[in-house]
Amino acid sequence: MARADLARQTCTIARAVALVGDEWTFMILREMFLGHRRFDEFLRHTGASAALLSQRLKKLEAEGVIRREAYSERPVRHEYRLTAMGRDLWPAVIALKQWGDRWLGEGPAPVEIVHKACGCVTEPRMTCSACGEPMAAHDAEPRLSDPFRTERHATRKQS
Amino acid sequence: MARADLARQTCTIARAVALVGDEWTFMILREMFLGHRRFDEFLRHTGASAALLSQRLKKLEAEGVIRREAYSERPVRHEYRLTAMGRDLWPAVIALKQWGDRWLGEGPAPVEIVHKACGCVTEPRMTCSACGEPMAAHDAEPRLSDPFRTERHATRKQS
DNA sequence: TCAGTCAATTCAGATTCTGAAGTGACCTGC
DNA sequence: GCAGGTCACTTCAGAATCTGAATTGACTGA
Repeated sequence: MARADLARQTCTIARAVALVGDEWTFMILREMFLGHRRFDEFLRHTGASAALLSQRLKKLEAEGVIRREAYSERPVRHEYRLTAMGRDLWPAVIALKQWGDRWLGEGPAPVEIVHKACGCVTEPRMTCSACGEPMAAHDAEPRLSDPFRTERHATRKQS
Repeated sequence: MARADLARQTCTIARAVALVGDEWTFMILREMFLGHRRFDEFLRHTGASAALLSQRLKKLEAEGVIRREAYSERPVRHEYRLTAMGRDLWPAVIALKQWGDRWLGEGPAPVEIVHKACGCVTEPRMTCSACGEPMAAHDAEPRLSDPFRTERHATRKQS
């Protein structure tokens, strides 16, 4: 199955992954959450090639994750900003950062997050929306919806 | 810059992305969090080709994200399990799922998460570790460490 | 006028991925 | 005792994607 076909699956993880689940898209999102907006800033800080960057920005714009806005006429110059949909990817990027800090970093984290509301440096974490307790993999039991389970079993053997 | 060079950056997001930030790795992690462990289950449910799957599993094992364990001698058969490091990726996968459910799904979510401790269906969310409030992009102010800031500025123009 | 900025595009060569076929060690049923 | 199946892969050619470097075009600023 080709990568692009993930977008047509029922599973919303697969769809999300098809859209934003690649190396350079995460790098672009990181830069955007650090406050950058311009093509050449992405170019410098992500390390992606110009061709790839251009292509990814087009894709993200087409899917509604970012918005392209003119910040100058003459010459026409655009910058890229996250839409509400894009900003909502913050937890995904932060989750990767937390994991990287914990398992791949040495010394202090290169980026700290300050929670504006309380003023503290925070280690954002996943909590249960019902009881508010922090959650990890072993606290969670996934429950497949009936149509999804059926679909998955149907994909048994396709010879 | 090649994809592989991301692993050598100071930024822990870049390192995390170099290791697990690609389409098929997320698909494999999804399956593992759904409880699957075997090569052919991954093959069927992720849609990845056998060659790619084999290569990714090797990489994840080499980096300590998963562990390969014999579940039968004669014939020797292995299964793959998440290590503590791997299980700790749960928030990242769940963050993508939540985003996919919100922005890309139609109808009810294909997978629900039950919080074992409280028994409720939950919508896991990012909260501040200091004050416990839910957090989103606009509540967060990233603060770069001095060495990291210096490193980033050094990468201005490399002609 | 000349260098520089910014947002790209183009293109050849390198890398990676796909899909299909094959392998080898076993098991199961007849 | 052997055909067919399972499981965990490997191999390989052709397709797709990515990289790095050069180039473009519309400007600005000195």
